Amino acid sequence: MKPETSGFFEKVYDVVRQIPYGRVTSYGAIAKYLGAAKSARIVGYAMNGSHGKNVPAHRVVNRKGLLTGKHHFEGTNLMQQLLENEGIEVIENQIQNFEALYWDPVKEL
DNA sequence: AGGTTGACTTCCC
DNA sequence: CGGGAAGCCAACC
Repeated sequence: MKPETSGFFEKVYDVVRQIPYGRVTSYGAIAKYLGAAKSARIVGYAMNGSHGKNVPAHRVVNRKGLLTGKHHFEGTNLMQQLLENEGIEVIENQIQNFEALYWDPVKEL
């Protein structure tokens, strides 16, 4: 295996893959875990390349638990369906009980 | 080599 | 308390 693109993207993918089942996290948390807390947007940008990868991008939401990136998925509610499939309740693109489902890589890892 | 974008975050009014 | 604007860093063109 060889480094594909810049390491940042791969790192983001790696962290997202480590998200436990039925849990969610935020872009800022991942960015912070990578040492770039201010690069939250970069994490979202990295998810742009998550297509075709083994990255559960649907488990990554913004700081408010809102499915901001759901618009980037194929369907309109595909992201929500995936989350509900894991037992996460999502209403109006808003994850219910988000605080309880929140998974912080810096804290958990 | 430089400028723009972006699935965010946070401060300010 | 609510909305708006700026900031941030890395990748892409």
